[in-house]
Amino acid sequence: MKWKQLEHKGPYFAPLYEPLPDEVHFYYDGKAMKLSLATEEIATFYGKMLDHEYTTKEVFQNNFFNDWRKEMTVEEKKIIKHLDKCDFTEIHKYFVNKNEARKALPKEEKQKLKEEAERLQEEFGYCILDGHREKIGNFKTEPPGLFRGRGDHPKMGMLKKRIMPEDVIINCSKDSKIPEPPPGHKWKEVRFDNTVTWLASWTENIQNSIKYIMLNPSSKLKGEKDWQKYEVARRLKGVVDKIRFQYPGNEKEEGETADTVGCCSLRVEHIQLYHELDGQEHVVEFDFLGKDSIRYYNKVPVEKPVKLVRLLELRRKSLYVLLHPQTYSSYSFLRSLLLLSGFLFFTVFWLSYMCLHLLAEDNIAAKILSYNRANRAVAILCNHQRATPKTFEKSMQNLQTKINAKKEQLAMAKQELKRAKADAKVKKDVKSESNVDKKKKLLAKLEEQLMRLHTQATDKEENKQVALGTSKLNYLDPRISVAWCKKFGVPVEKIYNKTQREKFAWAIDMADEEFEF
DNA sequence: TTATAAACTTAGTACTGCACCC
DNA sequence: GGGTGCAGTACTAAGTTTATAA
Repeated sequence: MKWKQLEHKGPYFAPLYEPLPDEVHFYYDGKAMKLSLATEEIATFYGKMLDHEYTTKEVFQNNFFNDWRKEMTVEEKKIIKHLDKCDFTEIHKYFVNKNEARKALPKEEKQKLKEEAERLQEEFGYCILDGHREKIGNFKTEPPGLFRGRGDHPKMGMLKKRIMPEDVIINCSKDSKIPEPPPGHKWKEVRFDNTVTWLASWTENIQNSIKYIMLNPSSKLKGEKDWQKYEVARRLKGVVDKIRFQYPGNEKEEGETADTVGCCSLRVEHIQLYHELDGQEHVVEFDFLGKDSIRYYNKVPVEKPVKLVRLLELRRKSLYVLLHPQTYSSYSFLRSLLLLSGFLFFTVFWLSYMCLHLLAEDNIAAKILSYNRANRAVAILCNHQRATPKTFEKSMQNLQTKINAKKEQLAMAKQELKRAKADAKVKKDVKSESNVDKKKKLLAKLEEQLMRLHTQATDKEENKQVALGTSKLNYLDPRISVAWCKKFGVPVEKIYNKTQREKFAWAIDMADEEFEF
């Protein structure tokens, strides 16, 4: 049982399609063509994305065109036969302008929009769960559009259909005020299932999977689950030395998703063995696409020569592991390990443990820097990558300019100090002595500032392609961070922003400086 | 016991809005 | 007061785990 009482307003539906003004045209084969409403709407999905890389990909184009044609009227279908004869540029321009116009709106208008959004959040964004008002994570249905699968996704560009109340299942408690569907509509179903945590759900048409409306991470329900997770990890720490392997993951349907792999769906082609590489002996090279089609590349030297061994029938799935020759026959050993959730063990435990050590080892002076370093080490270990920010080069240059300016200042300050010293030597009076002091202080200040800028630059460079958020939010036991803050007198606000503090309220409440993972 | 569906967590990217600068 | 850079937030895809059906 996940709750006793659950009351909410149901999802907020994406706004209906607004037809294009008459002066915005779609052209086929050079001729303006008025499209039916449904066809036009889908055309705008493509038009909006015209400057996106997606629209240059063949798979995207084909999927889009196929799905688009399915929604066309018979007449439209007769005419529109090739995507390359479609001209969406006016549509594209229209939306670019619209966007700019919105940005340029006067203050009062923007304020009005903001208030409207807040009103929506108030009305639909909260529910009552067991007497507490809790924030909902996603209270809006996903708007229609073109599917943006990541990596080499075979379904990219397919039409993601509009969700109607008739698609939505509502979950709430029987005796609560049951949400009203929008006027003229009804829900697909209303159910009263307190063994699950979701408030509403619908089936999306791309992968045929279910989407849910669920609570915000700040809620008690999610917080307790999170806590539980770390407690499991914590209990596993005593057996760390005995465990070395992941258990088999899930299989993926070929052609339905991008070809990505994990620890156990890894194929022979992803591993290269070298007797010697870059001056090191016995090197194993990994190269594959993981979750979100993020590339994992690593070269790992091992103590002894290894062989690729196929482990038969481990939960009926082939699993390739690297084993030292002595351990070829130890299937039963492996099997016993597979009872554990390898995921929990591997990630949460190991990362929390690692973070703890890194945090404890560093000196107090560079407290926050040290925290961020530990965070980064974990993120790198997990291969949490991000695209280099678009403004990276520029902001790096800006920083370099600042550094150069500071260097000049520093050089000048050195000169001045020299002069002041010479001056004091001649005059030997109080005034010139204090001048020397002043110049010394200035120099010290500038040196410190320069150092800070250098650190900043290093930090930035090292963070270029590293996404810190995921490990911070999902893998590092927040109680470790909280305890660390308390121990070293760092305000929690320095490491967790408002949202993060809300999510980790349980940990902030629970952990004192004595907490040990 | 195993296949499949449902439920729930983790993940990167796009957008938003605010602090800061000139 | 207008632009800009970036932290924070919204969004939703892509995983893993759990429940259920066969």
